[in-house]
Amino acid sequence: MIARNPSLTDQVKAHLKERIHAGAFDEGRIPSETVLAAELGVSRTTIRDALSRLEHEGTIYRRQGAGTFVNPPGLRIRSRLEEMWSYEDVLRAHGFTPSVRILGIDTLPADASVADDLSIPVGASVIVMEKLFLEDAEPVALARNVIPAGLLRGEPADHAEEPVFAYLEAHCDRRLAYYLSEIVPVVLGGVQAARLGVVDGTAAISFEEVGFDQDNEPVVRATSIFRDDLLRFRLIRRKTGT
Amino acid sequence: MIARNPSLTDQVKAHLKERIHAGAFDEGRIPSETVLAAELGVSRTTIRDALSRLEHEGTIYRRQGAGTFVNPPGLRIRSRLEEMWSYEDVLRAHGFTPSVRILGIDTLPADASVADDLSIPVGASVIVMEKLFLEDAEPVALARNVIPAGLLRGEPADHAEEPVFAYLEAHCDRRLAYYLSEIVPVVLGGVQAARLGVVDGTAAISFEEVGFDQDNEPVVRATSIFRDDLLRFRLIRRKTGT
DNA sequence: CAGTGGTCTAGACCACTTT
DNA sequence: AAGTGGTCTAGACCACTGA
Repeated sequence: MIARNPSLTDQVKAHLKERIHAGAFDEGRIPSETVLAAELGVSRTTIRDALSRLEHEGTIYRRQGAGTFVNPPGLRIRSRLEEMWSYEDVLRAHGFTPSVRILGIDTLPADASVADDLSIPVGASVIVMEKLFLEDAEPVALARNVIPAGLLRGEPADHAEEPVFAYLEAHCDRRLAYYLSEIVPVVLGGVQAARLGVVDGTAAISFEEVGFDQDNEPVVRATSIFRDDLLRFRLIRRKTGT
Repeated sequence: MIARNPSLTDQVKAHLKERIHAGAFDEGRIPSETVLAAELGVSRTTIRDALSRLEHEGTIYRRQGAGTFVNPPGLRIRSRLEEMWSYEDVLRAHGFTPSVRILGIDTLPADASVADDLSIPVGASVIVMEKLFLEDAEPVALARNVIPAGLLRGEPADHAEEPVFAYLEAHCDRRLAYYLSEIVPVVLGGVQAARLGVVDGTAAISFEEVGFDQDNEPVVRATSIFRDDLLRFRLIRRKTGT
């Protein structure tokens, strides 16, 4: 419990999470912050940081004056919407062993909407990549990523089977920092329904999002559609001040 | 800048948010943490807490060694999914001045699914309340709340026009702490389509959720459906460790 | 009442960016 | 080299819970 990176807080968090999932705490009661600090040889502040994150994730809950406890309903969440990263990981978290099929890679001129989202001129070249994620032979998700061609070094097809964040790192040394996402309901039909293997008229969730890099510049515009019968998103909603 | 409650951190956060929205920072650059701490007469820790929350909300971003900056794309978010509370507030944040119509209040026996979610016996009485939220005469959202009858003190119809969290406080002195939510795509038809004023076959987002109180006990099961053409949800997705 | 979590401080050292 | 945010510490005081 001395090494840096991962940070002490992250180590404490991982350690506690492990003990929680192993059912190591009687009656779901977690030792007090003072006790944990002494036990792990770190300051109370570090313990509190770790506990705060676990609380935010829904793993535990705290009651002033009473104590800190395991939160069983929160443990049922497989993947939290605000934290999902690569779709491969999301699928793995749901117990799948996903595979990826590249449906197409094209270089096209950006239309007004894409140009605006990516802060590039209308008509500038963009790489459009369509992927299908499958579990066994069953399609689970359909994704379309649009990346400014100017960012790429190397052939668009290289690393195409990797997750978008890895693709961006390999091609342009940009690290994806966050997505700004809209949740859109759609009725599947035609090509999309066929690709996802559902009947026309099936409802699905679509994410319309823009990904930003470490310097807060837009680097990818993504649209992803999911089979609701195979993958359902969960999140925790809380009240916050201001 | 001395009073407790709201906490110093909350006051600092609100203060900075105001200055940010007023465009008070040149080039989007926010003063360093040290400067802010001196300026506002609080410790750097307090400043950092406030900045961390603003960063999490997408209002600002920070780059180690470089500084803290306003995040223009984040400012466009009207209401964040993880933070929405009463639907009235969500609608107001989108510029509406909502009204509520009670469609019905019934007392029914709980089926297996509801009983499980609310930790009550199958067949126990529950209050079922259906509400329609409108902007002018236009329906925007349809909500169905199910509350264990055993929790209520007083007539179910009392306070029915108030938001659920206020209803629960008034009737049972329970404060809603958080919702565990599932996002479900639906195709509207029949009664629901008619109530929401859309044609059969329109896609919509539905939230299936369970609300928990301050003691982490389930107190309400809710289903809410929204008109996508009038209300669209946004959120920030980030990578997190572990 | 003792013990818990909630808030806040002052200060140290580090990693990183910018000049 | 100077300045920035990132991490961590030790300690203080408060509000609240439960025996």
